[in-house]
Amino acid sequence: MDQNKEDRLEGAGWRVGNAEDFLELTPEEAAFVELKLALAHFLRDVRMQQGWTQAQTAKRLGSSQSRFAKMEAADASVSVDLLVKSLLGLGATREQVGQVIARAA
Amino acid sequence: MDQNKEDRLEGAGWRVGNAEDFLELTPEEAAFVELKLALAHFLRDVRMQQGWTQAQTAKRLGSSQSRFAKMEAADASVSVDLLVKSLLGLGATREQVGQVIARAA
DNA sequence: CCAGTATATGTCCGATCCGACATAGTCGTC
DNA sequence: GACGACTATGTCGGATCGGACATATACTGG
Repeated sequence: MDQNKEDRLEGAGWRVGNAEDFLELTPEEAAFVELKLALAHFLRDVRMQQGWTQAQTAKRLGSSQSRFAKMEAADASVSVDLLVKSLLGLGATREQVGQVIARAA
Repeated sequence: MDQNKEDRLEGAGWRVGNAEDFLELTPEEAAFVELKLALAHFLRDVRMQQGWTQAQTAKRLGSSQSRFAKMEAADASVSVDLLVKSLLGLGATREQVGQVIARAA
């Protein structure tokens, strides 16, 4: 979000922040959820890149459509383990996973 | 391990391989355990860098010496979640974690 | 040797995770 | 606006994880 938009929103009575502020997370907790979100987003990218549905992809991984949806949503009930295993299972490399975590991509 | 040593060992009746061969892991499984080992190793590095004991470090993280030992050993009972959370809790950055995973460090 | 300190290993049980199912919402096409 | 294909959300039972404790092993200085 650019600065102008922030200003306009705040001027209109909104407070602009992030998950950290709103949920009062510690910096580590915030970093952790951001990291999870990055993996989840990448998982969606990988799937879409192949033109697959959630159901297809889940099956390929030995999971279910509902769980896969939660993975892509970075639901609280999905672990980083599951995200990483799923990405590797879909053919992503360790390097790619690392880059996504490091924010580089 | 360098090639010479491998040859000598194999000549002496040893088979040289890795966890993947021995435990018959799929490539993804192997990549996953290597990734875990890299994080565990980095965790030890971070701790030693500060000159802390396992007990001290564990306490700082709200955990126990025994569990921390298992973390450093990449024990089967520790998740990537725990490793990542612990690293972030000790002050490592998302970037560093990503680099370790990507093998860069 | 022994005491003290550090690290490793085994086990328990409460907490969390995950696959599965059901169901609800979304979007395009006819 | 009904249908079909896709995605999101709620819940449950079995599986795995994690902090704690006990105990074992490793190393060091006296």
